[in-house]
Amino acid sequence: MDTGGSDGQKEKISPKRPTIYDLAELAGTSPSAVSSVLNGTWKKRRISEKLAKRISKIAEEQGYAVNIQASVLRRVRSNIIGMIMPKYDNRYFGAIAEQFEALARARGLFPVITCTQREPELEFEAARELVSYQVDCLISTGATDPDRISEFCAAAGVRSINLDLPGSKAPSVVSDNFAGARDLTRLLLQRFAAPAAEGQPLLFIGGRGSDHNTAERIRGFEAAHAEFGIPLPPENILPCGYAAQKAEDALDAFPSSLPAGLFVNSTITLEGVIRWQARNPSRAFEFGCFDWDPFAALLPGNVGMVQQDVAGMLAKVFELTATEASPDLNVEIPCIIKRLGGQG
Amino acid sequence: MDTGGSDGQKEKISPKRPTIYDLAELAGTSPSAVSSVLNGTWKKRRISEKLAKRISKIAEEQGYAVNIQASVLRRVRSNIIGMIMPKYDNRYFGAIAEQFEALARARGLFPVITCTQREPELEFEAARELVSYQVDCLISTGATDPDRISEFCAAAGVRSINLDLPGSKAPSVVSDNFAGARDLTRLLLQRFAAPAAEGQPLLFIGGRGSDHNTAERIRGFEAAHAEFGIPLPPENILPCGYAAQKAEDALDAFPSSLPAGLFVNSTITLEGVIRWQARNPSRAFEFGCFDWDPFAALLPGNVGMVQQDVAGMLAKVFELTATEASPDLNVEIPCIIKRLGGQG
DNA sequence: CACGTTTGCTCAATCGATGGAGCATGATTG
DNA sequence: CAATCATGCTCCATCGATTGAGCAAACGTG
Repeated sequence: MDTGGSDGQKEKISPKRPTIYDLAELAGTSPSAVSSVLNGTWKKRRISEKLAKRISKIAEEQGYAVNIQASVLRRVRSNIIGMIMPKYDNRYFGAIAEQFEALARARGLFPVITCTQREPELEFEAARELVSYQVDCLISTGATDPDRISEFCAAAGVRSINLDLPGSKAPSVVSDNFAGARDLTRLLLQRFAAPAAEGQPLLFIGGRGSDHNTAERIRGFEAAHAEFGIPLPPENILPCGYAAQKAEDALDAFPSSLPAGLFVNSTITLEGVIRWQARNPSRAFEFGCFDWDPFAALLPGNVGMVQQDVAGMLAKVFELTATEASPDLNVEIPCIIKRLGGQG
Repeated sequence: MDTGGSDGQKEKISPKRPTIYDLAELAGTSPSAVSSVLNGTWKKRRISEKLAKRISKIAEEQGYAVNIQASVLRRVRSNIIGMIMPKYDNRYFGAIAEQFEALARARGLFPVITCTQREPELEFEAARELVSYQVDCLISTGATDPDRISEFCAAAGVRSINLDLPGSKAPSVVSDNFAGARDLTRLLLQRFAAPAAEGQPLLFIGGRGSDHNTAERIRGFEAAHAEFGIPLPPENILPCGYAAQKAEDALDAFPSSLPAGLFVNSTITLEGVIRWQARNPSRAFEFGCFDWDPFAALLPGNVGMVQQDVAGMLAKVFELTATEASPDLNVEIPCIIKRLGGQG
């Protein structure tokens, strides 16, 4: 009864996705045989190569795709690895997302990333959701409250690892923020070692004083000033938040005249700084930035950028997923410092 | 017997996640009651408010999180929405990812994004994987072969939508590349309408000649030249690929002297152009770029950028997920043109 | 007080894949 | 030729949540 409009020749006309039961019927065999052929355990289960080939062919023809929900439900491990990430709007997080996916796939894991907008409640909800998805392991990137997530994961029997921001209830992998900030501050201070600006302190801008990374970077910033014997007044440290607008407002509100050198704590903060500079072209300054961006690297006045070693951090993270590491473990990965042209 | 190290008081000591069966036992009720309370159907199923509260309390105490695999397996719709995305390394794709997640969540859907590195095979594999995850709908962003994916989805009974690059087998939402490119070209040509450069054609660089968006942009580029009555030699169109290195190489190989104005087809191409410029400081030019980046907007010589209306495109995409749109539908969303300072 | 109706819950089949246990064959050995 | 073993499969319980069907008790009505 070819009443026209039949599509394809070998395809079943069924609108639903074929299951192993459908394939078993088509192949005149049992669902278990089909299952074992399609998941690669057929040799162990002593299925003949002949049958395996026949089943594979039919599966191909039917456009079969395993139902992962059913598969995961039955299996002990899900092979799903989850990551929560605050934002996608800069190169650092973009690189983490991309490389995380690639590394997970290379290990036969299915990566699921979810973006939490730096909102603590969304973060926790996302963690709960990923646990609902039966992730074998959850990576919390830049979480505001990593310990809450780690505790929840521990209770659910899910391994967790902190990335970028450390916590005390799960192993952590972070950049060596202290050394990176110290080196960048040194670079800036060297620029001003000679002429008029000699001995003047820099201005630190951006980030949250309460967050570990910002605190560490401030520590490095202070250490370099101490090395150079330059006194650092407390008002020169402005952890005004990450958003670009916050930085603009903070610079507007800065009481005295601006220092000749700025330590900018993130690329997003740098956006605000540069916008402020555009509004105040008379106030010349040079800057360095903790974080890397290819276009920001080309901005005039940029003396240097600190690039975090994403590949190194993720390699360590995946190493930790495979071992039973202590929650106290805190791995610090050195940053890469990019010396730039500055004024020239 | 407080032998130290016991954790919590009400928490079960069980290392496994509690199921509705565990909760039912603790509450002295049936799994069905627990299920209906936790998924919100308890009123319809005439469970008393008293029992509902008791169950909710116990679930809370036990840190219960539903097993989505089991839930989806049983349900007709999964409420999972998938997206494949070529890269995360620029603001455009970052914005798409972020807003896609936010919009999906706002609709009670679970978003899963996967990054395919512009590799056709990875793209198809990712699509198959997402179908395995029972996505209700799959969005292909910037796919090199969207029709292959659409066909696979159709066979699996999964709705699909193309974003950014159009296809013929599923409804598509793309930027109005022609108009955007024409407007940007006009902007550039106006810059050169007066002095020495008058009547000189621009150079188009970046993208793939085979891809729809690049073709449309070239069409807009040509249309603006025609409007201005400026002849455009074919060698002034260089769709050398997207990668930064390709652009550098193409500029190195450019036979005659470089035009005074460049139409750069993406921010990633612009990276190569700017690196080339740094190597060849004597060759001055101005440029416009199809795509937006906050730091690139601040580069000297940047005359204007075309920002794609991500919010507008995604709003349309979600509108389409809710309706049964024709595969021939091709929605074009106007771009936002950002006029910049240029040389000044 | 017999009979319908509402309330509040439980039973059990089901979704699709998995894998331990087991059952026919046919081949090998003493 | 019986006993043993390897080969090539199939059977079926299981994972956890969902939901139509159904049951008992309480309540209402003439």
